[in-house]
Amino acid sequence: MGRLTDTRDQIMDKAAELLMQRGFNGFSYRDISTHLGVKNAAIHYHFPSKTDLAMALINEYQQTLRNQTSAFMAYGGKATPQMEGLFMFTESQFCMGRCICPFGALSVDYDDLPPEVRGATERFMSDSVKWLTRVLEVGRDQKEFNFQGNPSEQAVMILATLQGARQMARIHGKETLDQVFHQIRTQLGMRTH
Amino acid sequence: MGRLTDTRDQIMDKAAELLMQRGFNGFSYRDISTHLGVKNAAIHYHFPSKTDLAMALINEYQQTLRNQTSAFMAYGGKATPQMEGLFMFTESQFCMGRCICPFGALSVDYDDLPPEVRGATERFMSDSVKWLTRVLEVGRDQKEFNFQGNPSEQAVMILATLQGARQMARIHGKETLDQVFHQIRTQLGMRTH
DNA sequence: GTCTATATGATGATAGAC
DNA sequence: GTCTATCATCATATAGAC
Repeated sequence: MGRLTDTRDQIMDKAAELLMQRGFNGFSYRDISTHLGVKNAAIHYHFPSKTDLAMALINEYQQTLRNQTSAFMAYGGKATPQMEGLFMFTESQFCMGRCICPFGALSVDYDDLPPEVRGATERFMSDSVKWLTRVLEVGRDQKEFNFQGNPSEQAVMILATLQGARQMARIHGKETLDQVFHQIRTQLGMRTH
Repeated sequence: MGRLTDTRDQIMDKAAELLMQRGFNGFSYRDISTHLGVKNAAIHYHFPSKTDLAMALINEYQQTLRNQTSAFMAYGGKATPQMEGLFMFTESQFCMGRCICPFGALSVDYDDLPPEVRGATERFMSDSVKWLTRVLEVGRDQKEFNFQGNPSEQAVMILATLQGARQMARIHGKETLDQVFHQIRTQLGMRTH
């Protein structure tokens, strides 16, 4: 399954980590190759250009998102576990050293990104907003949530908040994340048990 | 005043723009020097190392923040204009092409920053949180705002939201900013007239 | 203050041997 | 698939002339 047997998977894994730690222009092929104990050219064999690597990373994120949310998007279910899952995912990524949300990393380097990477980033973000909008709609319909304003705007705001919070947490510590989760729960009228 | 007469000021101005467009590691002395029509070494005369440049930029941001908020911090006043001023500032910066909040830019490159720059970033962010916390406290006391939870957490959340929103807006357009402003006003119980 | 010239090292990328 | 070797380009930074 996710055994990271071959070099390609190991490259993807390390590249994902580096992207979330230093941004797209903040890491090099050398960072990856020395970590794997191989040479520069070996990375280029699997991903001829850095653009190829970026595309593979973004496509993987999108696939993961779709796998994890497709059941909810198709058949619905409880909204609360979806929100709490998002919080848990955000926190666990942060604690793994994957501090910066990929959107955040890519948006800072946006000027330097090749057009195809920009397009993929945009689609990935659209998917995320659609999923969270659906979660908020379902949650409100089922009286799990109680918030003002429209679900789509609320979804955009929550994603923006989490993206910013991950960055602030890097500077001011993990408590920032917990504070923000708590505040979002309050504003959605979620029971904090 | 702000006439940008000498080279030093022009360097600072362009560097601020580049920082907010491409992040700290996303621009070089060459980008600045060619824009000013001078040579590489001229920039190094004014700012021997890039660390010096970063420190000057952050100190300038902090000074600006303090100048613009000191009256409120000392004597109080209406909270609503402070919040609306923050929104207007955020939007005008974005429209000037200064897409990314300096915090956001610096937090992505955090691993590469020299310790003194990290410290300055941290202090700058603390100042911002303190100011906004005060605004929220005053706003709630004077019945301008009506929100749940504690002002300090709310302040952290709003700053995180604006930081994330600026980055998302770069990818999904300025409407993102407007949506987020609207949502924050709603959650603070501000009259949207 | 700004210039020319240069040092030093990292970067993304390629050609060709094994 | 991975290696050695190499490339052109760019980065930050410095020395010394004007």
